[in-house]
Amino acid sequence: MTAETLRAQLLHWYDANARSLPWRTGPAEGAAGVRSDPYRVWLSEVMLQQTTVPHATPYFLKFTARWPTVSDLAAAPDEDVMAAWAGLGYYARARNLLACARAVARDHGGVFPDTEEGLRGLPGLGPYTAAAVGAIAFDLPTNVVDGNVERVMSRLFAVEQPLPAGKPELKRLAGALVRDDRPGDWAQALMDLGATICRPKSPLCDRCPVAEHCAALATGAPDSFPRKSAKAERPHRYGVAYVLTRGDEVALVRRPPKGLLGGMLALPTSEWRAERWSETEALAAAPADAPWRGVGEVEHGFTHFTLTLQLLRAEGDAGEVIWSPRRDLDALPSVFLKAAKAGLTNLL
DNA sequence: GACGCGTGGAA
DNA sequence: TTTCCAAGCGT
Repeated sequence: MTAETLRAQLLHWYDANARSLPWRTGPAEGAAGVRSDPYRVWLSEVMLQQTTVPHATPYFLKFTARWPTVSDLAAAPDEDVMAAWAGLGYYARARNLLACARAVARDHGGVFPDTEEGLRGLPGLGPYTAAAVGAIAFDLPTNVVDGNVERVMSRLFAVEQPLPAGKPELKRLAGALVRDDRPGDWAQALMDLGATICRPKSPLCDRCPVAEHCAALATGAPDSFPRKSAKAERPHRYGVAYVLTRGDEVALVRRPPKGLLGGMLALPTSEWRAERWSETEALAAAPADAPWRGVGEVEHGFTHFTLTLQLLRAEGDAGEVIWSPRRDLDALPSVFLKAAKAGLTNLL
């Protein structure tokens, strides 16, 4: 009984409170049989992996304006797509995005598969994204479980088992609420609830449409769910970044295709290690024989370590580099854009 | 199952 | 300032 009541209450809430987002078809259109473009749903879902709506939105608008269809994207050069993704982070997503677009164009006639299994077989589509595209674009009754849904389930049922070990149980609980009725809206309603009401911190329980079902609220400390295992602290690493200029141009390199910042343009750097670099060591690792001088340093936080880049600056020449005008530095990942700006500006 | 993989905004 | 984190995926 409570499951059907909960579903009706949440869907009713969604009909009145759904967020308006560039990639979303509203409930009214959905009711009229209008479904969202699978390409736009997929693109938005990939961009939103571990990424906030405000950060992803301008990228989504830029990509869809430049590449309106999956076939357009499939035909784009690698470097154009990587440059357009610069600043959004998790660059393996961009590599898989292109691989997926080309797979759809080559193996599926430019049309996204309309089954969860078919979607799951595409590069970059894991359990969440395949389920989300299936539900939102094709109205398939998939079990869409992201961080929002896990949080909502952990609170509704006051799940004591901490994450990440508790994920299977949370997924099971979510799956028990899926029906053939409005699966796309159901998935988005659950995620909107998590994003706007059932937030990680300071949940707005007094505005929650399903508060009467919430076991966590009944405990008096809903924000203590989901329980989480302690995580390891982030180590610190040091590297030297070399800002070599030739007039208005800056020397860049293309990073190896896999690993950290894989496939992206970058400043030449030394190895990154646990100890700070001495001036002698920094000069020995330089990409060119030039009149290097120290111009300070920048710090940047990655997911699993903090990096200090010691900056050396020189005017000169070098082989094996890509000369790029200063105005094109927005093709760099944030860490190198930050370092390049500091290196070009500092007059230490 | 654990780990590697970005970023910028909020508290 | 520091911490936490936001619609995960691949290995």
